[in-house]
Amino acid sequence: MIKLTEKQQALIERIGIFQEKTGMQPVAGRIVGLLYVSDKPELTFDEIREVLGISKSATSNALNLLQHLNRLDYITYSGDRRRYFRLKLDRWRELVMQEIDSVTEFSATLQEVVAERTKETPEYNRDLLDLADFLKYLHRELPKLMQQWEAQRK
Amino acid sequence: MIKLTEKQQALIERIGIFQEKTGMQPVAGRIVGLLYVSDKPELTFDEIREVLGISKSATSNALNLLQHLNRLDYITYSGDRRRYFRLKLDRWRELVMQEIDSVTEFSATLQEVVAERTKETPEYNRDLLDLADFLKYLHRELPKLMQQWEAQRK
DNA sequence: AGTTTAGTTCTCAAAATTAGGAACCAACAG
DNA sequence: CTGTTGGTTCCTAATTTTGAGAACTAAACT
Repeated sequence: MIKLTEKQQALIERIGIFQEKTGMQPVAGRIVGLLYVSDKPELTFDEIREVLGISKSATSNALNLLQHLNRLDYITYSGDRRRYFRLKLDRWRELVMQEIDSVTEFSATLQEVVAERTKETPEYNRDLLDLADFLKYLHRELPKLMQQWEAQRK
Repeated sequence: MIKLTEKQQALIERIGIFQEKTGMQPVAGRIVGLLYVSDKPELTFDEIREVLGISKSATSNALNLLQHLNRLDYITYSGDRRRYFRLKLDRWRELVMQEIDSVTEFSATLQEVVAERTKETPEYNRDLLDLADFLKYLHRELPKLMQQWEAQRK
C-alpha cells in the first residue's frame, strides 16, 4: 500500500489546483498530481483510488477523461488483469503542440471577426489581425523552437 | 441602441465558449466576445448590459473580473459620467507573455517535484526536467520570437 | 435638499459540477 | 457454474457557480 509524505501530498494539491485552473475537474487534477509525484509512475485503478481516498466512480470517470485529453495511457502485464495507468509524459512535446493548436484555432476565429468588422476602426482591426497572425506564427515556429532547445542543451 | 447581426451574435457565442474553456465565467466570456465584434470597440456599462441581455450585477462583476485579469480598461470623457469599457487589445503582447508566465510558474513546481522524487526512475525524472526546462526556454525565447515576427512581416 | 444616473453589493434561487454508493458487467479462477 | 476482481454505469445528494433582483452608494444635476 502506497504511502505519501506530507511534501508529496502538498505537491499533489498544488498540481491539482493548477490543473483545475486550466479547466480540469478536481479529481482528475489530483490524479495527474499523484502520477507526477509517485515513486511508482504506473499505478493501478485501486492504488489511485485508495491513496487519494476517492470513490470508484470518480476514479473511473477521471481516468477516462484524462485518456480522452491524451494525458494518460495504461499498460498491462499478462497474467495480471489490472491496468497500470501512467502519464504520457514522454510525449510532452505533443502535449505542448496540442495546447498551441487550440490557440491557433482561436486565431482563425479572430480572422473571421475582422472579416465581419466595420472598416471604420483600422487600428483595432490591425491589432486583431496582428494577434491572429502572431498566434499562427507561434504555431509554425514551435517545432523549430523545440529543435533549437534540443540543440542548445548540453 | 446597438444592434447585432446573426453572424456577430454567433461569433460572440463562439468566442464566449472559447473563453469559458480557459476557465472564464460565461458572462465575462461573452463580454470579451462582444468587444471583439462590436463596431464600436468602446461600450458603456449599459450598452453591454442591454445588448447581452444580462443583469447589472452580472455586468458589474464580470467587468471587474476582466479588469483584474488585465483584459479590460475603461476611458472616460469629461462631461460624461459613464465609463467606456474596451479590451486592452493593443497590449496583446503583454497578454501572451502573461499566459506563458503561468506556465513557467508550473515549471518551477515540476522542478520541486523532481527534487522530491526517487532517483530510481531516471527516465521519468529526465522527462519531467526536460519539460520544465523547455517551458523556461520558451519563456525566455518568446520576446525574441515576437521580435522575429515583427521583422518578418511586411 | 431632492432627483437622476452609473455602478456596486447583498441575498437568494436556479443550474451545473462533482463525487459517493450501489448495482452492474465482463473476464478469469477454481 | 460459482465466486472474485477490475472497472463501469446509474442514480442521487452535496457543493459550487452563476446570475437575477432589489437595495444601496456616490457623484452630478437641478
